[in-house]
Amino acid sequence: MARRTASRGPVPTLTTVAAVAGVSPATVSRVLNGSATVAPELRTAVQQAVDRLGYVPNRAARSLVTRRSDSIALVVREPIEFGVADAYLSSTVVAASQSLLGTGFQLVVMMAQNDAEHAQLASYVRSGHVDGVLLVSVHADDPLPQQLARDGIPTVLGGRPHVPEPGIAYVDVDNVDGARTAAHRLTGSGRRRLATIAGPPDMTAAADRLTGFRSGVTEAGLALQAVAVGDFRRSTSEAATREILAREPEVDGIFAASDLMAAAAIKTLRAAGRRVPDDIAVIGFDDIEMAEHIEPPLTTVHQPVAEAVQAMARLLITRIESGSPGEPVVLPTRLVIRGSG
Amino acid sequence: MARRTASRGPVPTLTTVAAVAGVSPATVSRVLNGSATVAPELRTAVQQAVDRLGYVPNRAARSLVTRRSDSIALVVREPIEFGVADAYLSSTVVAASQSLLGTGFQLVVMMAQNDAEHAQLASYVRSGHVDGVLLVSVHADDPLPQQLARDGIPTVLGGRPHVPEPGIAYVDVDNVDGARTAAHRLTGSGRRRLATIAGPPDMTAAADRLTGFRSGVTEAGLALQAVAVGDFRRSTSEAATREILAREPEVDGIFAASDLMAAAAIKTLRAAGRRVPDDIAVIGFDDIEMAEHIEPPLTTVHQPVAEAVQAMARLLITRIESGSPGEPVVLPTRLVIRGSG
DNA sequence: CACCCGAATGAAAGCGTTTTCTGCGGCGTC
DNA sequence: GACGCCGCAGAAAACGCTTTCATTCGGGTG
Repeated sequence: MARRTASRGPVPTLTTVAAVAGVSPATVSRVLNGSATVAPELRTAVQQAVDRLGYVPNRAARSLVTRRSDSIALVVREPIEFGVADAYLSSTVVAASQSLLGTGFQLVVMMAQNDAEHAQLASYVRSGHVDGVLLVSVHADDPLPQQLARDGIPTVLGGRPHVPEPGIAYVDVDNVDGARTAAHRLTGSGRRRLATIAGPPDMTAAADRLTGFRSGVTEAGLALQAVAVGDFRRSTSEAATREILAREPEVDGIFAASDLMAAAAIKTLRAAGRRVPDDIAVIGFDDIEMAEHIEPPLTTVHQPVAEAVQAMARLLITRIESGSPGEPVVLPTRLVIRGSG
Repeated sequence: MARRTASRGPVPTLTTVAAVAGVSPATVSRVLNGSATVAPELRTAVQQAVDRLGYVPNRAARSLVTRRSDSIALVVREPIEFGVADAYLSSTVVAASQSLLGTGFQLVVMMAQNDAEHAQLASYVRSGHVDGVLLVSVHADDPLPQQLARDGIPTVLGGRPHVPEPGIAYVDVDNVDGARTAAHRLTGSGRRRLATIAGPPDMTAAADRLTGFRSGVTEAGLALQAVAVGDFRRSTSEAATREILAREPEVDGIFAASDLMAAAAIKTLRAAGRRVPDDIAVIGFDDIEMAEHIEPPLTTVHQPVAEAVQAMARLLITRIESGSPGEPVVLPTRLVIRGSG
């Protein structure tokens, strides 16, 4: 019921609180930080003073001495076209913010577009301004993970890195298994001439999906007829689809490594006079919100983005607070069967 | 070419730099902050020392004395179901992060789900931990804007507030005009029995869209047949649509105050045996990415989210740096005609 | 030629915390 | 009944930076 919102006057400081409570600043600090060695009556006196003054500790001053910022960075190493919200990255941001609620950590979101910005971002993050880093969408040639590891900045990667860095934990989804399941779905429903639109080969998720799909196809005693390469986004998928049609006109099943690419593929196939799924089945990967709403609704491999980000946050916080590196986490994927395949 | 990434040893401090450059810490500080009163040769000496050591100023120490955090908060006062990325809020986050690139400000993202979290968030933001606040998705009963104004925290609202607070600038899109245009589109294509699925009445965007639609209908000499109320999200829209069908079975045109609601309405209409747009035209609002991909593609009022957030950021930074309150900004909307109406 | 003023630099204070260190008082132990 | 601990609270230093203040030059002016 201490509804006295210190409306006016200078912002109260720890010393103010100490004076009001009749104790030393040190004691106030101890109470605030939960030290056990303070007498109950002093403790409540301090609490009351804090409430009455509406005191909030100065973060900068605290950071200066503790050498912790109580904030973690969500770093997105991926150019995002301005104005176009990439569904995957967007839900990552939302999930990250949710995961940090109540942990006492701030979420600082950083995205870089060009090299200069990347450099700036790297320097910022490496210089200890954040207690840890959640790093998503890492390409093969990205030096940041290694740099962070060398600098001793706790880091958790979203997605398996190309070369596993001992100090860096990661959270991944089971891309191989998901793609394999997609292959089984296609072969199981009688499709025989299969192709795939792969993602950028410098991302492990793309490579894993290709691997998984290929092995699923092989397990069914078939051969993968065509592989076209896209970049996970919509734009490149149209050309990739046409390339597949040209190389393998008889194709009756396509696995696209992302929903965005799958959606574009369906559009392209229809424009080319093919019916989906009657003539050609299409399966995507990600299960973004849109998947449910396109025509036909997209059969796709569901990726637990929110859970993955949550796991990343947990891993990172453990790492920050205990120092233990932590084990990689791989979350299961699952096939969501809708209309397209 | 100063590729010497101070790999080991203690983190250099301003004093270290001063020693290396052979000047006083004060001079280093002056150089770093661009003070004019320092001799060119000392300036370059300092620059070289900074480069060589890979020195990065300690933000906390600087904040402590300047009383600025160089960070701004993006506050989202809206419960978001975990795991479901609301497209509008997501692109807001992305756009905000982009807008702040290169401005020297950090983006701190804060979302609160329940009352306790809201209180925590308010206390955090009000206690001067950020230099300014971008506040989106504000309901009528939200006390935060007034509190921030009283506390003197620079704030820019996304969306027109219910009661215009003199100290608080806002950026809005022209909801009234957009909805009116939607009405004209419907009446112009011969629809005569019109209904709308409105948004939550405690948000001005929803109220404005209802006002605009109603006046557009009236201008065409017609009367609005039915108003059902949703909450901008998908879930409530199905019931709202059924309510409209029950109240006005002859309805031939529906304006939904959000794309999410429009999409659900289309699904519900089809399930009820109505053809869209043949029997009933449906127009949405927002133009989220999904709009393009549902069946039929959604005719909708485009809302320039990224531009709006950009304008908010600009306004806020001006406010922070110059102190001038700034004028509200209202961005135009435009009708995007696709298949649904 | 002396004086004064201004420009440029260094010295030092201070921002609000945490944390070590010191001191004090009460308890248990012999 | 005296001594030594131990637990608790306060004093004070330190964190890394900015900024006022003081100092020292050099140069222009009376």
